[in-house]
Amino acid sequence: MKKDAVDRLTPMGVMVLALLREGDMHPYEMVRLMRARHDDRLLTITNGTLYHTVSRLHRAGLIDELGIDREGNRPERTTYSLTDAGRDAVVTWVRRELPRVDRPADFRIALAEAHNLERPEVVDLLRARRGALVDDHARHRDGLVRAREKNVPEQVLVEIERQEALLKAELRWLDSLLNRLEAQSLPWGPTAFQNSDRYRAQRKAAQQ
Amino acid sequence: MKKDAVDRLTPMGVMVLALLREGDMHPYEMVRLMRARHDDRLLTITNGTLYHTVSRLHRAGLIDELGIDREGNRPERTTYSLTDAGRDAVVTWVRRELPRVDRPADFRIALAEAHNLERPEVVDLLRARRGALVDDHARHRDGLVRAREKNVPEQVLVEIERQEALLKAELRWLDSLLNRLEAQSLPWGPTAFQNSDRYRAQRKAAQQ
DNA sequence: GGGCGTATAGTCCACATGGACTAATTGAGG
DNA sequence: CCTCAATTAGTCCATGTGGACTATACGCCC
Repeated sequence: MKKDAVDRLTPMGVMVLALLREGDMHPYEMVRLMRARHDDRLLTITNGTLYHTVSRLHRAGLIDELGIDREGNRPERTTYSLTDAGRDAVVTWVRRELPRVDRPADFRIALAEAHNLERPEVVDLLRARRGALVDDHARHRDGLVRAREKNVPEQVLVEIERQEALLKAELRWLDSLLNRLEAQSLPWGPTAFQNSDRYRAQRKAAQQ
Repeated sequence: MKKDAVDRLTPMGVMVLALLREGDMHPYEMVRLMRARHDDRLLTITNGTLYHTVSRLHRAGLIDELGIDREGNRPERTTYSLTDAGRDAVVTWVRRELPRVDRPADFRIALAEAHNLERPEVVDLLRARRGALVDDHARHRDGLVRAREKNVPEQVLVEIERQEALLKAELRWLDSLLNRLEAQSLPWGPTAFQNSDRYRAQRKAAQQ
């Protein structure tokens, strides 16, 4: 059972695919867009990783090379576009990562790209996450209880107590998000996103 | 200005150094101890990374090779011990990472190893962190405000709202921890930790 | 007592990361 | 009008990561 392309997707890979859903792009434009959108809150943006990632996605057949063009004596720009497999890969990855409670870093990416899925599916996935969070919380609680019974020094448990506090906060946030999603008070979905004039304007500004 | 050993420390490197503060050990015993203590909550424990990390620490002069011994026809075991530089490196690293609000993963390690520092210093470092968290929170808030002014679609802001919720929760947790530390209601410090019979017992069980 | 799974202790390698580097071009200041 | 900094677009390489693999020994079940 060979690991398929989606399993090998790194956070940067997902971001690249997600960007290409907005239109064909060359790598440098991706960097500018990500910087403009402060995506460096979610992952570290470095040339090395980006260009390497793009070439991996290409080898995996998730993106196509549209053509190399150059202006004057500037370095060449290779423009890429999504393949069908690439378009699927993003949503498959988000479907897998959105309910997971390990890998907090990946979840942030998945959440940021969750607008690529339709509302009902996101609601389902987040409900699954809610369940996982509750389980995790239960495990934490009796992990703490048993640790105290065994006289594990309290200083070691401090990190676990923090984790529990954050977990509770996430549960509260998640419930409020689910409410807004189900009440339709929050616009959602790929089309709503693509139609946002803000994003169209930002992309135009990022091209020259 | 060459990057020194502390800058190159990875989370796994810090864990290894911290373990060696409890006594000399061979790598495999480290794995067992970390597994027994559920340190895989903090980082992924794999043989490849561990052994590579140990040899890096050795090259950097942070640990010494005590000797290779073997029993019967079993694989050899190389036992390591901390050098003075290595002992310093842990606390230097914790001092640097404890106040930082970027790199959440590193912070969890730093917090888990903060008992290697004395109480007053930890209080200072966590106060600094508190300040950084407050700043971060302020930046988040007006980042959100300006994004809404610019009509950035609400679905994109969901991740930022989550981050803000977690940040508030961390602030509350941190305040309660600081209280307990200052009220001396929480035992603290390297000696308190080393004297814990729970930990001595666990180490003994991990040896054979 | 023969086989089979797991524990012991570690090596090896493919791939991912991120910092350093290149090289031309535009813009802004004195 | 000349220079210096920043921008544009991308390459290269040292280091780090984690999964796969090796090989012996012990336990235990039938």
